[in-house]
Amino acid sequence: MDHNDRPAIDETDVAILERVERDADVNLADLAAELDLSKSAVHYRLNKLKDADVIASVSADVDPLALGLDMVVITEVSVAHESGYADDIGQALTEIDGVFQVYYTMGDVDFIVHSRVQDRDQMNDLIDEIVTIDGVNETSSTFVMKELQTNPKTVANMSDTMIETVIDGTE
Amino acid sequence: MDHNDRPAIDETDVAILERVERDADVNLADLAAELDLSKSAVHYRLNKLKDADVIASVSADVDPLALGLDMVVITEVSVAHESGYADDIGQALTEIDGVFQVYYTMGDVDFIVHSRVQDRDQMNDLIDEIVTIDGVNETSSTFVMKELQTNPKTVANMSDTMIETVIDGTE
DNA sequence: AATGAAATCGACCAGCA
DNA sequence: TGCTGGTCGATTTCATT
Repeated sequence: MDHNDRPAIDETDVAILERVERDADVNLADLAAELDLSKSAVHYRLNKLKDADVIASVSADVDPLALGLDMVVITEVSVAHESGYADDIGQALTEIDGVFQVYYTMGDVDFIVHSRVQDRDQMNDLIDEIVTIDGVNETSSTFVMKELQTNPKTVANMSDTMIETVIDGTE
Repeated sequence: MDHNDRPAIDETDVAILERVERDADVNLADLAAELDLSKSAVHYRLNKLKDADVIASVSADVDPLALGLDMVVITEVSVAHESGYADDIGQALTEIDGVFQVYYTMGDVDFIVHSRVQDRDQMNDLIDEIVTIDGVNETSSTFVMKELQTNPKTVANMSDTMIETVIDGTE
């Protein structure tokens, strides 16, 4: 084991991860053939990656647009600084329906909240809900005109350097 | 068919979507039992949802933290307004390694870029890459201290009202 | 949309490097 | 510890009603 507690990951693991995060429905045989490995070996590694929570879950990606969720709003939230309720406020933000991402940030703004709704009414309701939270001081919302990339695939967005760091750093 | 070209979705479809976006490894028998349906009916509906691209893909969710990607940066990008290269700039932003989300927004800022890196060096390199893009005027980066929710599950974040809108609006 | 049969796939095992 | 090949059982898949 190395200095940190991350599981050891090699090139083969990265190749498997890249493939299954792109399409988890791939059969073991095909995947094994692509990697010049046996089915069992791939199976073994997949289990290990799941046990180590490198693969957190396998999920169907539901297209928001197919459900009419074509409005994305970004809301900057500032809280009253004397109040030590930052944790509570963050929690309250994540629980609002429509909110899919909450960041706690350094800087003049405390939280950045991303949400997805179907129409202006829902947008107004959502922003109202945020303002109503106890301790919230000021909000500023921005409307997203176009999502150019909404691709939270982890491996696909990594550079070669990042991948090398993973392989070298956990061996 | 209704006024728009979205596929018709009913309560059962929503229940299926909610379940498979949470865990796509569930077997048909269990899912069918939960919904009081036959396996074939669930199978039929799943195929329909995939064909209609309501389910865009099934993917393994790779934990960024397991790969050392524990730094998230949000960068606001403003472009020179006389240049009509907004599309090109947006495209260039999505192609940068580490970038996982790009929004084109209304307001004083033109693009909002989210990226994930392993260390400060990579963060600096990434911001340099953004600044180097032809037409980019000004950038402002914010460091994320904590991700409270990074859960781009679509159905899980929807309110009852939103779900009703889907069901009523596409029947 | 349900049934039941056929094909396919993933899980597991013993043995080995 | 990680890999191989093969077998068994479960699951998906499909034709038919």
